[in-house]
Amino acid sequence: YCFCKKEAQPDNEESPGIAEQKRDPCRFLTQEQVTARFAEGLIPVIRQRIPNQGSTTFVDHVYGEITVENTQLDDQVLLKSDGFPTYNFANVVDDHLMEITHVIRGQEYLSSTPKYNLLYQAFGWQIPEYVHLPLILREDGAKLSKRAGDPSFEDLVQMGFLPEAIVNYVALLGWNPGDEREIFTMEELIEAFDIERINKSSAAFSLEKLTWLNGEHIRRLDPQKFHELALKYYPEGVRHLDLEKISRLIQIRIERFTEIPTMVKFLYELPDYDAALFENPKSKSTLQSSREILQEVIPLLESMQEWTNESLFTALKDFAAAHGYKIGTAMWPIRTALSGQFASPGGATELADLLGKDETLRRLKIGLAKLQP
RNA sequence: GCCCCCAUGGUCUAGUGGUUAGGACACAGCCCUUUCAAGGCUAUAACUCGAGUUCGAGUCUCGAUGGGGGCACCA
Repeated sequence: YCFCKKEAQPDNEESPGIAEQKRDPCRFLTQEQVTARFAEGLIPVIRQRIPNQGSTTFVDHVYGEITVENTQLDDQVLLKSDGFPTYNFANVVDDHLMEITHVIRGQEYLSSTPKYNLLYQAFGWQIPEYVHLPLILREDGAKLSKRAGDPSFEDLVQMGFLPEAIVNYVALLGWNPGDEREIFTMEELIEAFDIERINKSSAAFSLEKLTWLNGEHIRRLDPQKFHELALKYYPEGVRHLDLEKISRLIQIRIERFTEIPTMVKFLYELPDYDAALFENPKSKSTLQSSREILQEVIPLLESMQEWTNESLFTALKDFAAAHGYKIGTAMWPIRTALSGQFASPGGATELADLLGKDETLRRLKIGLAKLQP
């Protein structure tokens, strides 16, 4: 029993209260003294008496042998004055009752594990095996915590990450398979994972690398599966188009599902772009070449019977060859006029196929108009 | 303040006494290419410091420094 007053919360700065509280002043109260205090109407807590000497040692599967001097341990409260057990006490009892054999938890519990063990010993219970895991830090080195606004697993899913990619990434934080593989399916991870290869130092969480890994997982997705997952990200404006075709085009280009809406926006809303976009040194495109090409290509496309990616590509390739253009030079103004963007998911003919003949011709004419002197 | 843990490029890591210190992300360049991605190639970049032990230390020992965590009638 301990009848001491509740200690005031330790001050933020120096907190001498901690050191002084190690040993409970009430630990040697006699039966009479206890009875007397009850008679005064005092309400006690129950503390565990920790030996004043010796040390407590245990072996962790990751960190090896850990020893803490008993003098470092508080006479910890087991039952609070309201009669409820403390977390630590309840935890030990609960784990024992549930016949827990292995405790796997964060490294922050490493130095308090001895006091759990002392409790197990006091009850004569079997001490479980311990596996303490290195902590995950933020990139600035601070501890990752939801209170500080760091994302949870669910948040990451919300942000467009695949659960298996998140698990894959986190597994790599403090563990490696011993070879140079990094990308794992759940099954492969289960197969390869081994507690023995967990390392001891904490790791910084890199959203950048998770993003890359997520992209790898997305690309490896079965196209049909990808399409199903992508479906809910497609905005209303794009739903009249062939969504499966769009899915095939964007699967290899996105790293997060949340990129989809902005990536496909141009399909239903042609951006207001500048004619300068038609100039591109890499494809040897100039304003003039672009104008000439659009002028000739529009009637050519108007006469097309079969409107598919393949037929369009063949026709345009022949067109380029006939006029002495590089394919890139011929395609650039078309792609640009169709997307209104410097970059797009899919090339000229893929976009034409997707948009359909009418919309393609409409956009090409808009582009040509921008190029008229 | 006391105690515990950790320490290889900016980040994640391989490495268990002898290596040109390997890989990945990011960055830069090149190739490929109907744009962008993806893919391929190349480049830049690391053993925290100081003493030992040893013929020889990233690797073993000790110390320092740095970082993280824990020290509640909270869970």
